[in-house]
Amino acid sequence: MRLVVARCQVDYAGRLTAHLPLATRVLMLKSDGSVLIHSDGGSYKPLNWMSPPCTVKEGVDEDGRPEWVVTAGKTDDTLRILIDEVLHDTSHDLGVDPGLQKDGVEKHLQELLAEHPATLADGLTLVRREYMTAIGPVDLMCRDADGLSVAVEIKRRGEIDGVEQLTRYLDLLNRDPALTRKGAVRGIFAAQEIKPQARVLATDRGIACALVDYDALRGMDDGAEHRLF
Amino acid sequence: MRLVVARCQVDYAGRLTAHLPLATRVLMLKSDGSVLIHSDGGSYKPLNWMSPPCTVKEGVDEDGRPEWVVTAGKTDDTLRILIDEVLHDTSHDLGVDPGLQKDGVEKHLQELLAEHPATLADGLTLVRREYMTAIGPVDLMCRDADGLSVAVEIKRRGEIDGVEQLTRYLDLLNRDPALTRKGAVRGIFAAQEIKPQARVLATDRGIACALVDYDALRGMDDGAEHRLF
DNA sequence: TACTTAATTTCGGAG
DNA sequence: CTCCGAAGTTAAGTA
Repeated sequence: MRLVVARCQVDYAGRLTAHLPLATRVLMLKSDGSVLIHSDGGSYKPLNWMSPPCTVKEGVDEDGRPEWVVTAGKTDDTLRILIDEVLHDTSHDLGVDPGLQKDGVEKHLQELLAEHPATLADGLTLVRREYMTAIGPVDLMCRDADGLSVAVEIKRRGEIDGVEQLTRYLDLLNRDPALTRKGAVRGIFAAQEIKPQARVLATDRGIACALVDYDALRGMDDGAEHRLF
Repeated sequence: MRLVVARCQVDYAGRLTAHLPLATRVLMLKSDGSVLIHSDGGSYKPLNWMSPPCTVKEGVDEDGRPEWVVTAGKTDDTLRILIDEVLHDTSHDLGVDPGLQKDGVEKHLQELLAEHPATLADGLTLVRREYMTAIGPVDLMCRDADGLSVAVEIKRRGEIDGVEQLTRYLDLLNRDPALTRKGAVRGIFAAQEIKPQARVLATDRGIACALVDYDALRGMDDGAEHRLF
């Protein structure tokens, strides 16, 4: 890992064309050849970058000024960094990182709802998780108190394409006589957060929306098996 | 901008829970309080981070070891960095960055197709760009040689949700007697790249697919007004 | 390897 | 300010 602070200009040509005017920035050169160009602001996304695999070649431009050219391995993406002045340049051996351990993503939400389906609608019981259909798995297939089938689509953030996805499942499921014997399959769209447009579309399609409280769900549980660390 | 290389452990609690075991990493502390934790690999995304607005507080943990606690301004997100050993620590004044100039994104694709609609289908002429409907704007509204209306949805990468979007527009447009007088409104799904699943769904819905060659389109043009720099 | 889906997505623009 | 859609999305899991 090499850290450089330099006044520089940057030009990228690849999936798009982009240009950074002359300014002072941090250049992070990783050992796999990838380069990140950061300013002192914004979020974690660099102003410009090159993803691995790629190689950095230090040379000079037509005017003899130092220029670093980063080329991608497979595509013809190119990143040109014209160096005006180097203010800092150090290298560090970091070794291999053990990586990030996560807990609390959609998969865990699905696990918890599978254990407590009644929080979605009174009397709901689980039939099967990841119920397979020809176009993909339904997150939860349940049955309500009247014995009607209920398909549940779970999202962390409920947006319009999640409703579309559930609609496709329902269209398919409602062609199955074994599921619709007592009536049409209902849909429940469950998410920690539901966007207004998604809610409108769901209502329009006769799909119920359920806001999920992750912390409350975890509280209902003994809480042991979902903690990874 | 402060650059620190340190052996550290990291714990994040907020929208999810995450943990980084002890290892050597680069900590980038920006002047807006945000913190990025990078390893020597991966792409531009840090292993862990805290987005601004947030504040860093340097203190010690219960065992007296240095610990940096980053807290978010509004939410209760917290990032704890337990410092085992500092290997490098420098600060740099970068100033404000003039920002990135881009060229070649979806907006430019739409501009070019609006100027050359016949590349999508023979005899196609433009009626209006960003044709407003109750559920949002249709990218291009055109008319074919027979005077039939054609709705065009443009994507850089054509995926299934783009086809769904165009389907919604068509459903709506086909309820408008003014547009359907000579026949139903047709749909064209135009993209630089069309995923197989999207193509299947489009065909199933009677929507035509058009692969767009950005470079060729730019070549048909005089080429001056689309170059930003 | 290719494709699909989630993401602490981030980022920009419009209402 | 929120809401919505695009992104050089990236990254992880699966067929």
